[in-house]
Amino acid sequence: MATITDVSKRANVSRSTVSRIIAGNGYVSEIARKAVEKAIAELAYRPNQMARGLRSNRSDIIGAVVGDIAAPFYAQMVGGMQTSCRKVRKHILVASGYANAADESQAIIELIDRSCDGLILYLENPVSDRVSAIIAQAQVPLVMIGGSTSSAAQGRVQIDNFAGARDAMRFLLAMGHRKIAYLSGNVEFHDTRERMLGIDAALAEAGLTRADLYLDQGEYSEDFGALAAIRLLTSGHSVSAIFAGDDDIAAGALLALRQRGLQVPRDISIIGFDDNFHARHLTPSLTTIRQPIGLAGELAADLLLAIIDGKTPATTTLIIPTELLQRDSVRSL
Amino acid sequence: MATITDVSKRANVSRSTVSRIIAGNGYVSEIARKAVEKAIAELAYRPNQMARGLRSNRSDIIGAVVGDIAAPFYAQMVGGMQTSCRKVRKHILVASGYANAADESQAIIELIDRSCDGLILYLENPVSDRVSAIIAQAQVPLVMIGGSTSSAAQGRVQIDNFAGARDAMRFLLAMGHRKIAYLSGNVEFHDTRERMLGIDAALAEAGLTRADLYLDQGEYSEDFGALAAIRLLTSGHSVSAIFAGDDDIAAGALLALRQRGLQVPRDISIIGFDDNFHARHLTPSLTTIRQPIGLAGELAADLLLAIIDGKTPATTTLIIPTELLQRDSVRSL
DNA sequence: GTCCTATATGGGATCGGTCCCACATACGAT
DNA sequence: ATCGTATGTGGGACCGATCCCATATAGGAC
Repeated sequence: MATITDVSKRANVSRSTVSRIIAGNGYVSEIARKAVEKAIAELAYRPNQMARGLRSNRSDIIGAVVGDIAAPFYAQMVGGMQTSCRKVRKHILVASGYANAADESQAIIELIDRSCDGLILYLENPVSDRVSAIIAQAQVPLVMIGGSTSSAAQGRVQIDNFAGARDAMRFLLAMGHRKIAYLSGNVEFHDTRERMLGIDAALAEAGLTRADLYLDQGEYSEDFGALAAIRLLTSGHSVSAIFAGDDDIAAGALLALRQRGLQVPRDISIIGFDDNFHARHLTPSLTTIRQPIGLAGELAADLLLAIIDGKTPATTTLIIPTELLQRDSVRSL
Repeated sequence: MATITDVSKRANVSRSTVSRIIAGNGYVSEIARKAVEKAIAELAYRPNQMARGLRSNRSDIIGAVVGDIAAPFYAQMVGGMQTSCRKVRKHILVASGYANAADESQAIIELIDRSCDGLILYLENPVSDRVSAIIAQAQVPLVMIGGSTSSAAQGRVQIDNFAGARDAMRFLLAMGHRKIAYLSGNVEFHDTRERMLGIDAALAEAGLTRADLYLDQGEYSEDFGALAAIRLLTSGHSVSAIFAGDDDIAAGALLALRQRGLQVPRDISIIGFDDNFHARHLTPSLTTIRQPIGLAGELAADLLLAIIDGKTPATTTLIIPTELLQRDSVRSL
């Protein structure tokens, strides 16, 4: 590969001049510019980004830690980040945290080691003191998506889980449902806790309390949805609607109910949360709360880029609204 | 951030000694090792990867170009790559090619600029001569997934589209179907062409030809599936089974047929291709050909890593078998 | 005692850029 | 004539590692 020295020799100027022309700053004569541009084209010269990064301490790489890049949810988020980053020619180094503290810490540290200009984190666990210290020492700008927070974060992007869950519950109540089951995902997740508060709020508005709710807690998976649905049926409780912690739980519940001969929404209504890829393909198509995941990724990246450029005061928090998607799985009583 | 010089001073040794200890090669006394390890711990020293990369010409970063990281298909593939890479502590820099030649070329070049140790490409367009030259000049190891090839590729991983399509067709034929529609995705894609050949092979085995097939060509999307299904119904042709180019097309066709009052598989059978995230959630659940996407990504990464280490002869090609998943959308005549 | 080898360590060039500073020239204002 | 400012260019230190080479010491073989 040709180096900047090769270019400078071919154009009969100094390395400084070539550097100035590439960077587009400082004074440069037209003659020199033309000569250098010609040399660059002839040699097919491309600057070595490692050398540049070493000296200027900028890599034009943004590090992202998400749960698991293979999962559509996170993929959409990373896709959003990429949409923002490509405009400014930055790239994304992705690492997965696999929802456990060790991998998450590891991922953060390795991304910092690679001189990322900034980090976007979606974690399931709190950032340990050790990792916080490393982040602080490296002075790397940090934006966190979702619930888990860190004092090191200079920006936050959050989906409005509270309002989303409240709206879902309000909707069921407005449709006349009073006996409602909530099949909750992992209670240790911050998002889950916020949703619970939203449910409380909607219940309170209707003069109800959490005691009026059939509550089952497990994890965000189809298997739990199916299990919980069966548990609900055998419990003897009669509910007219199910609020599933997410669309996976909803899908699992839907299938289990159908297998037991129940029809949705005739016998029981279901509302989900996420609007993931299959929500629309279920039968009946799933009424759910849409989380704009891609948008969250995009805004997180925009925010991070602004912070890196010093354009945005740190500790900005963005709350992204959710949207109720009425489809066919909830009926009016 | 502490540098290697800081460590060497604190441990009263030279930078060379510290470097040797970190790299784990050369002679080092126990005393020196202990002192250095102590200093590293106390300073929370982490080597600067840019400096290391500049000097040693290794970044421990693998570049990946896929269609669109936001799409589950590609996300799974990247997830597979990550599974392989994390074992050897390499990271993945992802770029999306958005199925157009300009973005694909751009992505490849930018990844090379970032000194990736190797590249894994899933492209929809042939690699241009200009880009091929850049790849050759940079001498970066290259593995290509899928159909589009490049003389620069030192390894290939391919899904067996031929056998997959042949098996799907064989299955329909074995179930007694003779009047079959094939709703093809983008004909310009290499995968699409291979599938067509597989279909031809299966037809030939049954003493049929392509003329016995109802053929419609469009793109890999639900919209096309719906459109093609309607077109099929209004065409006057009567078919007993549809082979959809992928599960998206199948989903679109399924919904359109149902809206027209047809029942699947009673009135018409459907088989898809991919086994994407919603195939299982359709009603009826979709019989389809599973492509092990994640595995493809994993094997591509393994192959690339082996090539980088010089352990594998170049121009290795891996063909990954597909699998017929019998679910509920195809019935026997 | 001499030579060889294994062990241990440090010095310094090097990777390919960036960027500060010194210096040169031209030109208008005083 | 002197000064200041805008314009243009080159030299060389520097970023933080790696790694080759020189050097030193110890111990064993002869």
